[in-house]
Amino acid sequence: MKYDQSDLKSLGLKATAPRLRILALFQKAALTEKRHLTADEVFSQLREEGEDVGLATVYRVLTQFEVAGLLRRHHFDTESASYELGEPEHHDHLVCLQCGKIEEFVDVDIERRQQEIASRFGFTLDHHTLCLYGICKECREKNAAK
Amino acid sequence: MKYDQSDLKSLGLKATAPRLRILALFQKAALTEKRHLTADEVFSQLREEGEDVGLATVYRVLTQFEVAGLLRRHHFDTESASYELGEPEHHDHLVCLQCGKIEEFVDVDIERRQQEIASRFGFTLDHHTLCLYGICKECREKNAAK
DNA sequence: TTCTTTGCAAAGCTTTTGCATCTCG
DNA sequence: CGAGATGCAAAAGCTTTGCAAAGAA
Repeated sequence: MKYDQSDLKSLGLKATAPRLRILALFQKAALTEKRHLTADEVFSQLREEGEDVGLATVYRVLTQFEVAGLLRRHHFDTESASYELGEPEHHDHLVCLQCGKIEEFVDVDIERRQQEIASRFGFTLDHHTLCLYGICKECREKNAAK
Repeated sequence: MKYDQSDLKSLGLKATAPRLRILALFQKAALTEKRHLTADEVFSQLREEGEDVGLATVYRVLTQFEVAGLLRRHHFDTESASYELGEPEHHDHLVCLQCGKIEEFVDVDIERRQQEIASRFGFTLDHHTLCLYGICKECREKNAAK
Protein backbone atom coordinates (compact mmCIF):
# COMPACT_ATOMS: atom_id res chain seq x y z
CA MET A 1 0.00 0.00 0.00
CA LYS A 2 1.41 3.35 -1.05
CA TYR A 3 0.07 6.68 0.09
CA ASP A 4 0.55 9.98 -1.70
CA GLN A 5 -0.76 13.50 -2.17
CA SER A 6 -4.18 12.39 -3.27
CA ASP A 7 -4.62 10.40 -0.07
CA LEU A 8 -3.97 13.47 1.99
CA LYS A 9 -6.39 15.49 -0.05
CA SER A 10 -9.10 12.90 0.24
CA LEU A 11 -8.66 13.13 4.00
CA GLY A 12 -9.24 16.87 3.85
CA LEU A 13 -5.57 17.59 4.52
CA LYS A 14 -3.59 19.86 2.27
CA ALA A 15 -0.62 18.24 0.62
CA THR A 16 2.09 20.26 2.32
CA ALA A 17 5.79 19.53 2.42
CA PRO A 18 5.90 18.48 6.10
CA ARG A 19 3.02 16.06 5.68
CA LEU A 20 4.42 14.48 2.56
CA ARG A 21 7.85 14.14 4.15
CA ILE A 22 6.46 12.51 7.24
CA LEU A 23 4.33 10.12 5.25
CA ALA A 24 7.35 9.20 3.16
CA LEU A 25 9.39 8.57 6.29
CA PHE A 26 6.87 6.07 7.60
CA GLN A 27 6.56 4.36 4.26
CA LYS A 28 10.30 3.95 4.13
CA ALA A 29 10.36 2.74 7.72
CA ALA A 30 7.65 0.19 7.04
CA LEU A 31 10.09 -1.64 4.78
CA THR A 32 12.70 -1.94 7.51
CA GLU A 33 13.04 -3.51 10.94
CA LYS A 34 12.21 -0.19 12.52
CA ARG A 35 8.60 0.48 11.62
CA HIS A 36 7.89 2.39 14.83
CA LEU A 37 8.95 6.01 15.19
CA THR A 38 8.51 8.51 18.00
CA ALA A 39 7.73 12.15 17.36
CA ASP A 40 11.27 13.04 18.21
CA GLU A 41 12.71 10.43 15.86
CA VAL A 42 10.57 11.79 13.04
CA PHE A 43 11.70 15.30 13.91
CA SER A 44 15.38 14.33 13.97
CA GLN A 45 15.21 12.42 10.72
CA LEU A 46 13.55 15.34 8.99
CA ARG A 47 16.21 17.67 10.34
CA GLU A 48 18.92 15.35 9.04
CA GLU A 49 17.29 15.49 5.64
CA GLY A 50 17.71 19.24 5.86
CA GLU A 51 14.01 19.74 6.20
CA ASP A 52 13.04 22.83 8.20
CA VAL A 53 10.06 21.59 10.21
CA GLY A 54 9.08 22.41 13.74
CA LEU A 55 8.60 19.78 16.38
CA ALA A 56 5.11 21.13 17.01
CA THR A 57 4.24 20.46 13.40
CA VAL A 58 5.47 16.91 13.73
CA TYR A 59 3.17 16.37 16.68
CA ARG A 60 0.25 17.97 14.90
CA VAL A 61 0.76 15.91 11.77
CA LEU A 62 1.16 12.67 13.68
CA THR A 63 -2.08 13.32 15.51
CA GLN A 64 -3.90 14.16 12.30
CA PHE A 65 -2.59 11.04 10.63
CA GLU A 66 -3.64 8.95 13.56
CA VAL A 67 -7.15 10.38 13.52
CA ALA A 68 -7.25 9.78 9.80
CA GLY A 69 -6.26 6.15 10.32
CA LEU A 70 -3.02 6.48 8.39
CA LEU A 71 -0.90 5.88 11.47
CA ARG A 72 -1.40 3.86 14.58
CA ARG A 73 -0.17 5.04 17.94
CA HIS A 74 1.37 2.86 20.64
CA HIS A 75 2.72 3.48 24.10
CA PHE A 76 4.52 0.30 25.10
CA ASP A 77 6.43 0.71 28.37
CA THR A 78 8.27 3.89 27.39
CA GLU A 79 7.45 7.49 28.21
CA SER A 80 6.96 8.63 24.66
CA ALA A 81 4.43 7.43 22.13
CA SER A 82 5.50 5.84 18.87
CA TYR A 83 3.66 5.53 15.59
CA GLU A 84 3.63 3.02 12.77
CA LEU A 85 2.02 3.02 9.37
CA GLY A 86 -1.49 1.81 10.06
CA GLU A 87 -2.31 -1.25 8.10
CA PRO A 88 -5.86 -2.43 8.08
CA GLU A 89 -5.01 -5.62 9.97
CA HIS A 90 -4.76 -5.39 13.71
CA HIS A 91 -1.70 -6.90 15.35
CA ASP A 92 0.03 -7.11 18.70
CA HIS A 93 3.68 -6.62 19.61
CA LEU A 94 6.64 -8.46 21.02
CA VAL A 95 9.42 -6.14 22.20
CA CYS A 96 13.02 -7.03 23.04
CA LEU A 97 13.91 -5.38 26.33
CA GLN A 98 17.57 -5.28 25.40
CA CYS A 99 17.83 -4.15 21.79
CA GLY A 100 14.37 -2.69 21.34
CA LYS A 101 13.51 -4.84 18.35
CA ILE A 102 9.78 -5.10 17.76
CA GLU A 103 8.07 -8.12 16.23
CA GLU A 104 4.42 -8.14 15.28
CA PHE A 105 1.94 -10.97 15.51
CA VAL A 106 -1.72 -11.87 15.46
CA ASP A 107 -3.20 -14.78 17.32
CA VAL A 108 -6.80 -15.70 16.67
CA ASP A 109 -7.05 -17.74 19.85
CA ILE A 110 -6.07 -14.80 21.99
CA GLU A 111 -8.39 -12.49 20.10
CA ARG A 112 -11.27 -14.86 20.67
CA ARG A 113 -10.53 -15.32 24.35
CA GLN A 114 -10.46 -11.57 24.79
CA GLN A 115 -13.95 -11.30 23.38
CA GLU A 116 -15.13 -14.02 25.72
CA ILE A 117 -13.60 -12.35 28.73
CA ALA A 118 -15.11 -8.99 27.87
CA SER A 119 -18.54 -10.59 27.49
CA ARG A 120 -18.19 -12.40 30.78
CA PHE A 121 -17.65 -9.06 32.50
CA GLY A 122 -20.49 -7.43 30.58
CA PHE A 123 -18.19 -5.23 28.51
CA THR A 124 -18.51 -4.33 24.86
CA LEU A 125 -14.96 -4.51 23.62
CA ASP A 126 -13.60 -1.51 21.74
CA HIS A 127 -9.94 -2.31 21.37
CA HIS A 128 -7.04 -3.75 23.29
CA THR A 129 -3.32 -3.52 23.74
CA LEU A 130 -1.20 -6.60 24.16
CA CYS A 131 2.53 -6.32 24.34
CA LEU A 132 4.96 -9.08 25.25
CA TYR A 133 8.35 -8.09 26.64
CA GLY A 134 11.36 -10.38 26.61
CA ILE A 135 14.84 -10.97 25.25
CA CYS A 136 15.33 -11.93 21.63
CA LYS A 137 17.51 -14.77 20.42
CA GLU A 138 20.24 -12.49 19.07
CA CYS A 139 20.57 -10.70 22.40
CA ARG A 140 20.68 -13.96 24.32
CA GLU A 141 23.49 -15.21 22.09
CA LYS A 142 25.30 -11.92 22.42
CA ASN A 143 25.02 -12.15 26.18
CA ALA A 144 26.23 -15.75 26.27
CA ALA A 145 29.29 -14.88 24.18
CA LYS A 146 30.51 -12.39 26.77
CA MET B 1 -2.36 -9.68 53.09
CA LYS B 2 -1.52 -6.80 55.38
CA TYR B 3 1.67 -4.80 55.27
CA ASP B 4 3.09 -2.77 58.12
CA GLN B 5 6.20 -1.18 59.56
CA SER B 6 8.15 -4.40 59.73
CA ASP B 7 7.63 -4.98 56.03
CA LEU B 8 9.16 -1.63 55.24
CA LYS B 9 12.08 -2.33 57.51
CA SER B 10 12.72 -5.71 55.99
CA LEU B 11 12.92 -3.94 52.64
CA GLY B 12 15.59 -1.64 53.99
CA LEU B 13 13.19 1.27 54.09
CA LYS B 14 12.73 3.26 57.25
CA ALA B 15 9.21 3.31 58.62
CA THR B 16 8.45 6.97 58.09
CA ALA B 17 5.09 8.68 58.24
CA PRO B 18 4.76 9.29 54.48
CA ARG B 19 5.55 5.69 53.65
CA LEU B 20 3.17 4.26 56.19
CA ARG B 21 0.41 6.61 55.04
CA ILE B 22 0.86 5.70 51.44
CA LEU B 23 0.91 2.01 52.20
CA ALA B 24 -2.27 2.38 54.22
CA LEU B 25 -3.93 4.24 51.36
CA PHE B 26 -3.29 1.40 48.95
CA GLN B 27 -4.44 -1.19 51.44
CA LYS B 28 -7.68 0.69 51.91
CA ALA B 29 -8.03 1.13 48.16
CA ALA B 30 -7.50 -2.58 47.58
CA LEU B 31 -10.78 -3.24 49.36
CA THR B 32 -12.73 -0.96 47.05
CA GLU B 33 -13.56 -0.69 43.37
CA LYS B 34 -10.75 1.77 42.93
CA ARG B 35 -7.58 -0.19 43.53
CA HIS B 36 -5.54 1.89 41.10
CA LEU B 37 -4.17 5.25 42.15
CA THR B 38 -2.02 7.79 40.33
CA ALA B 39 0.71 9.73 42.10
CA ASP B 40 -1.48 12.78 42.08
CA GLU B 41 -4.43 10.92 43.54
CA VAL B 42 -2.22 9.65 46.35
CA PHE B 43 -0.93 13.17 46.89
CA SER B 44 -4.43 14.67 47.00
CA GLN B 45 -5.78 12.04 49.35
CA LEU B 46 -2.89 12.57 51.73
CA ARG B 47 -3.47 16.29 51.63
CA GLU B 48 -7.15 15.77 52.40
CA GLU B 49 -6.14 13.70 55.39
CA GLY B 50 -4.20 16.74 56.55
CA GLU B 51 -0.91 15.04 55.88
CA ASP B 52 1.88 17.42 54.91
CA VAL B 53 3.74 15.47 52.25
CA GLY B 54 5.38 16.72 49.11
CA LEU B 55 4.49 15.44 45.67
CA ALA B 56 8.13 14.56 45.12
CA THR B 57 8.03 12.31 48.13
CA VAL B 58 4.98 10.56 46.78
CA TYR B 59 6.78 9.87 43.53
CA ARG B 60 9.87 8.66 45.36
CA VAL B 61 7.91 6.37 47.64
CA LEU B 62 5.85 4.91 44.80
CA THR B 63 9.02 4.12 42.90
CA GLN B 64 10.62 2.51 45.95
CA PHE B 65 7.52 0.44 46.59
CA GLU B 66 7.42 -0.64 42.99
CA VAL B 67 11.06 -1.73 43.06
CA ALA B 68 10.37 -3.54 46.32
CA GLY B 69 7.49 -5.37 44.70
CA LEU B 70 4.89 -3.89 47.04
CA LEU B 71 3.18 -1.98 44.26
CA ARG B 72 2.70 -2.64 40.62
CA ARG B 73 2.79 0.12 38.06
CA HIS B 74 0.56 0.40 35.00
CA HIS B 75 0.24 2.86 32.19
CA PHE B 76 -2.98 1.93 30.40
CA ASP B 77 -3.89 4.49 27.75
CA THR B 78 -3.60 7.55 29.95
CA GLU B 79 -0.73 9.98 30.32
CA SER B 80 -0.01 9.28 33.94
CA ALA B 81 1.02 6.03 35.58
CA SER B 82 -1.13 4.37 38.21
CA TYR B 83 -0.21 1.91 40.91
CA GLU B 84 -2.00 -0.92 42.67
CA LEU B 85 -1.08 -3.07 45.61
CA GLY B 86 1.06 -5.79 44.11
CA GLU B 87 -0.35 -9.18 44.81
CA PRO B 88 1.75 -12.16 43.97
CA GLU B 89 -0.66 -13.30 41.28
CA HIS B 90 -0.32 -11.70 37.90
CA HIS B 91 -3.48 -10.40 36.25
CA ASP B 92 -4.57 -8.37 33.27
CA HIS B 93 -7.05 -5.51 33.01
CA LEU B 94 -10.34 -4.56 31.45
CA VAL B 95 -11.00 -0.81 31.47
CA CYS B 96 -14.27 1.00 30.81
CA LEU B 97 -13.57 3.85 28.41
CA GLN B 98 -16.52 5.81 29.74
CA CYS B 99 -16.48 5.56 33.54
CA GLY B 100 -12.92 4.38 34.04
CA LYS B 101 -13.90 1.28 35.99
CA ILE B 102 -11.18 -1.36 36.01
CA GLU B 103 -11.81 -5.09 36.21
CA GLU B 104 -9.06 -7.63 36.64
CA PHE B 105 -8.79 -11.09 35.18
CA VAL B 106 -6.46 -13.96 34.48
CA ASP B 107 -6.83 -16.33 31.58
CA VAL B 108 -4.63 -19.39 31.45
CA ASP B 109 -5.28 -19.94 27.76
CA ILE B 110 -4.02 -16.49 26.88
CA GLU B 111 -1.02 -16.87 29.15
CA ARG B 112 -0.11 -20.13 27.48
CA ARG B 113 -0.54 -18.75 23.97
CA GLN B 114 1.73 -15.86 24.83
CA GLN B 115 4.47 -18.25 25.83
CA GLU B 116 4.03 -20.13 22.59
CA ILE B 117 4.19 -16.98 20.53
CA ALA B 118 7.32 -15.77 22.29
CA SER B 119 8.99 -19.11 21.68
CA ARG B 120 8.02 -19.08 18.04
CA PHE B 121 9.82 -15.75 17.63
CA GLY B 122 12.80 -16.96 19.64
CA PHE B 123 12.08 -14.68 22.59
CA THR B 124 12.45 -15.47 26.27
CA LEU B 125 9.39 -13.88 27.79
CA ASP B 126 9.90 -11.54 30.71
CA HIS B 127 6.47 -10.04 31.24
CA HIS B 128 3.54 -8.67 29.29
CA THR B 129 0.81 -6.09 29.41
CA LEU B 130 -2.66 -6.89 28.22
CA CYS B 131 -5.41 -4.37 28.59
CA LEU B 132 -8.89 -4.59 27.09
CA TYR B 133 -10.80 -1.36 26.54
CA GLY B 134 -14.55 -1.19 26.14
CA ILE B 135 -17.82 0.01 27.62
CA CYS B 136 -19.19 -1.62 30.73
CA LYS B 137 -22.77 -2.75 31.14
CA GLU B 138 -23.73 0.08 33.50
CA CYS B 139 -22.50 2.69 31.06
CA ARG B 140 -24.31 1.08 28.16
CA GLU B 141 -27.57 1.11 30.13
CA LYS B 142 -26.98 4.68 31.16
CA ASN B 143 -26.43 5.63 27.54
CA ALA B 144 -29.55 3.80 26.37
CA ALA B 145 -31.68 5.59 28.96
CA LYS B 146 -30.85 8.97 27.50
C1' DT C 1 25.57 10.52 65.75
C1' DT C 2 25.05 8.97 61.15
C1' DC C 3 22.79 7.80 57.30
C1' DT C 4 18.19 8.18 55.34
C1' DT C 5 14.32 10.71 54.12
C1' DT C 6 11.66 14.77 53.33
C1' DG C 7 9.81 19.26 51.33
C1' DC C 8 10.51 22.73 48.48
C1' DA C 9 11.91 24.69 44.39
C1' DA C 10 13.89 24.17 40.17
C1' DA C 11 14.70 21.55 36.19
C1' DG C 12 13.60 17.85 32.59
C1' DC C 13 10.76 15.68 29.18
C1' DT C 14 7.13 15.01 26.23
C1' DT C 15 3.32 17.17 24.25
C1' DT C 16 0.12 21.14 23.41
C1' DT C 17 -1.17 25.87 22.39
C1' DG C 18 -1.09 30.93 20.91
C1' DC C 19 -0.06 33.70 17.30
C1' DA C 20 1.86 36.00 13.39
C1' DT C 21 3.25 34.47 8.97
C1' DC C 22 3.09 31.75 5.04
C1' DT C 23 1.01 28.67 1.52
C1' DC C 24 -2.01 25.48 -0.89
C1' DG C 25 -5.94 25.36 -3.73
C1' DC D 1 -7.83 35.62 -2.03
C1' DG D 2 -8.97 32.90 2.14
C1' DA D 3 -8.99 28.98 4.90
C1' DG D 4 -5.82 26.05 6.59
C1' DA D 5 -0.90 24.97 7.88
C1' DT D 6 3.56 26.17 9.78
C1' DG D 7 7.38 27.66 12.97
C1' DC D 8 8.63 29.58 16.91
C1' DA D 9 8.24 30.38 21.57
C1' DA D 10 5.78 29.87 25.54
C1' DA D 11 3.03 26.98 28.38
C1' DA D 12 1.28 22.81 30.24
C1' DG D 13 1.30 18.32 32.27
C1' DC D 14 3.92 14.55 34.60
C1' DT D 15 8.06 13.20 36.81
C1' DT D 16 12.82 13.73 38.57
C1' DT D 17 16.60 15.99 40.96
C1' DG D 18 19.49 19.21 44.05
C1' DC D 19 19.86 20.61 48.46
C1' DA D 20 19.41 22.02 53.14
C1' DA D 21 16.67 20.74 57.02
C1' DA D 22 14.44 17.06 59.67
C1' DG D 23 14.02 12.37 61.25
C1' DA D 24 14.80 7.30 62.16
C1' DA D 25 17.79 3.81 64.30
